[in-house]
Amino acid sequence: MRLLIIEDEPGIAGFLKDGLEEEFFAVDIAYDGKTGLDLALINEYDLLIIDWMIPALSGIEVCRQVRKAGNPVPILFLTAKDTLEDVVFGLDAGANDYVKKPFEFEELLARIRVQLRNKNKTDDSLTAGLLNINPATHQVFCASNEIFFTPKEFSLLEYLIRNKDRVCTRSRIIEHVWDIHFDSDTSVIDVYITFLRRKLEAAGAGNIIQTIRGVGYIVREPGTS
Amino acid sequence: MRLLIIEDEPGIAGFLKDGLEEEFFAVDIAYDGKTGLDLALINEYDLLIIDWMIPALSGIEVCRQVRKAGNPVPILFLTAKDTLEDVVFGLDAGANDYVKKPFEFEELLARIRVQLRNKNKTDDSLTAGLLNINPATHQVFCASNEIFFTPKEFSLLEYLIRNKDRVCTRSRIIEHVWDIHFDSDTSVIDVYITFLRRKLEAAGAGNIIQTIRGVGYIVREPGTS
DNA sequence: AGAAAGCTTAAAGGTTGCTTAAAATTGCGG
DNA sequence: CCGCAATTTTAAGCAACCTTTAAGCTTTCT
Repeated sequence: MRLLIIEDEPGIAGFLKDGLEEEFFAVDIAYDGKTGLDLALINEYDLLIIDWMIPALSGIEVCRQVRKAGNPVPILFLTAKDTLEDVVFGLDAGANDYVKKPFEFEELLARIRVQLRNKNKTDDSLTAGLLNINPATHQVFCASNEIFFTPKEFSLLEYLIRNKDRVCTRSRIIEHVWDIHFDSDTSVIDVYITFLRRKLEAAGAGNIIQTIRGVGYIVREPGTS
Repeated sequence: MRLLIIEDEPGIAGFLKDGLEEEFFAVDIAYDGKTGLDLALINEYDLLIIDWMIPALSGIEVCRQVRKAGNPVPILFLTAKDTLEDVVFGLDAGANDYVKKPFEFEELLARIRVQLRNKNKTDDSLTAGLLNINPATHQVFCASNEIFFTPKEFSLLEYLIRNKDRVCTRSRIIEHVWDIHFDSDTSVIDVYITFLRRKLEAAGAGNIIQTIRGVGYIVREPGTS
């Protein structure tokens, strides 16, 4: 999961980055609106966190531009202004939620989770067949037996299962799991797919990762034809 | 747009109903959790507005039950409690947003609009008869059965169906699908048309690709003369 | 009937993905 | 700060599959 924070105060930005990285998000920071907008348009983020008052281009304007470009990424506003007009204005400009400063980190986290949940339609905990995946604790169980995965392995498996029953293209995988945003001829994905399959097979989960040649991979929920 | 309000205080419920009907929503009211849950499961609402403290079944419990039934309808909580735990708890239970009482009607309305905005997004998949083609995921379904195509096969099928009800000449096909910009006497197209027809026939889609001798091919939408 | 166009099949060769091993990097404890 | 162990990445050989070619067969039109 990849987030972009657009916030000019280094203190707040750093605090957020540290906290969110502890929660296993990949976090980028932009210190002004223009840089932020460029990053948001070039890269594929899962969520944008934007401060209302930032230099170069206001938060609301960044929001509008992102929407104008047809990008449906969830946007969460941070704002010290708490008058009603501002809230309405922000939400109507295309924001999905807002948090008033000063905020508590836990609430921000909860609201981030809501936005990301909407993105990946799976509301419940992540499961696929016998597998049960807990993103909060980085644990994976196969019918009560725990399987141990390294961070990258886990990240790849999580991405595949969040997109269960949908094809994950190689370029999307490399973007979301490896944060690589240019074409490259690496074969890391192949290697990690092999790792995952080996561990899953050994744990009795079967081969749930299917290859779509020339495109990518898909994890299917058994029983879904 | 159809909304359900689950709220036990008739004053608030009535005020909301009137206000929302003025905004052209169709509004139902349930005065306790149990009735509300039944209504939510029986009918198809575009949004639920649920008070936290209601008789018979708590708001949070209604929320959980709705999600457990696999219903992804947006849920917006109304609550007087504004402690941090409650916010986190409510959002994690499957709610999409949260408004603290006393709230201003304008803000509620803005938040409702945000939730409903997602409803209007159109799926950009292509269809022809029973076929449904999703270019984003490279998947093809024939009435819920997935058909697998190789990259070139997919590309050709996509081109034909994007140009549904129009004749696709051989030279245009070779230009768009194969990137060949000079005349050539290859017979790849014939071969791939055979591949497509075989897979489509096997999946029960019938022979939807018609040959126009001397010109090219056409896919017709059934029912169009 | 003959010719032109399209269909089908099989086999060559090209590309992609899988696997393995080793090198590079990271993270942790001393 | 350094060394060791675990993780991640690179690279190469191999296998599987996809694409293309080409040849023979069928259909359609004159």
